[in-house]
Amino acid sequence: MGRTRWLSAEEKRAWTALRTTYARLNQRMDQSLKRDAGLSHLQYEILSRLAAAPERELRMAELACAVAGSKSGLTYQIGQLEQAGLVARRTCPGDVRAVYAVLTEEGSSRLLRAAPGHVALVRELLVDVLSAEQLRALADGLDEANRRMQASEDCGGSLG
Amino acid sequence: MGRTRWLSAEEKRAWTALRTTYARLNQRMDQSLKRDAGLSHLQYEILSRLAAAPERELRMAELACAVAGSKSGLTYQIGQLEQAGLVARRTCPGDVRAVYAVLTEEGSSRLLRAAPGHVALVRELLVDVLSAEQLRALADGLDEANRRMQASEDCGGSLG
DNA sequence: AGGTGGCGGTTCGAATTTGAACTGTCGGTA
DNA sequence: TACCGACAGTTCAAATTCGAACCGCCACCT
Repeated sequence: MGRTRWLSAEEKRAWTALRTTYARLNQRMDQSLKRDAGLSHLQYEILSRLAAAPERELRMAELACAVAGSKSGLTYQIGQLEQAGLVARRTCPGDVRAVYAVLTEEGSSRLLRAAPGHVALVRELLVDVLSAEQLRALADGLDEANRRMQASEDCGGSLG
Repeated sequence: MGRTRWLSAEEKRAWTALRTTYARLNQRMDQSLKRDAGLSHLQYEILSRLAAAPERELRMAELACAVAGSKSGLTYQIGQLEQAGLVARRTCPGDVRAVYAVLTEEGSSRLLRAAPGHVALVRELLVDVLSAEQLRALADGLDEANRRMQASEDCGGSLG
């Protein structure tokens, strides 16, 4: 291994912007969602994924992979959402080990209630701030980075 | 307020990519840093900020603003770093309330030790994955979003 | 001087997150 | 059939994070 290739000013700026901007965005979303709908940003995200899934249900592992938290963290959050009646657990007939999280009717309506405000904030703080080219470059670049990370770990390993 | 302007597929892709990619990146950095240098990603970031600051010191509030955590969270982390001998607290002669966090010699050498591996990972997972244009678009766009958020809260308020 | 509002940090308890066992089950193999 | 390693989720304790309440102190105003 050769000498370290340090980051150029531009590269450092990109990386720093990614970190701090995401952190701030996340914080704002979290506050807004909690205030308006009583959901954390993570919970909103979980409900959102479920709503988009066929049958409105996903395996725990898929969900954990999608939101990129730890397995035990997801168990906790699904527990919370289940207590709140927004999600139900269902076991798979074919494989006793598997557990599906299913979006309930109440979960669905809560999501619908929260969505407009959340989307408006995403627009205000991010989407409408970027030019079309910036938006596409961001989507393309980060998607690619994401794909590579998934490929190199197959969404297992660090998620356990 | 009119009807909600939902996100287009492209917009949703950008936002989702930002969230999941950042989450994954953060997770990887964290693991790598903990394994190689016994530092969390956040701690690395704090040390890094201090190293770049004049006199290698910053006010608690500045630091909290920079890393975008809560005030109490920073108090905790500086406590940890202080116990580890990587950072020292110093009070300001002019204003007794103010506290400076100062990078110690040991903190500096620990940072130097951790940096090459960390930078290599930032390159591998992000910087070297993006084209020059993507990198610049990302830096410009997110910087702008970040500036606007700071402007609208002046880095106080939600940080307390 | 005396009073008052706000700032800078810390403390506290509650909520969340993590990683390392652990449980029960599946799939392939002898 | 009986076994063995791997897998899906959960449980548990420890670490981190958050928000709200708090403390002392500064700046300003009278």
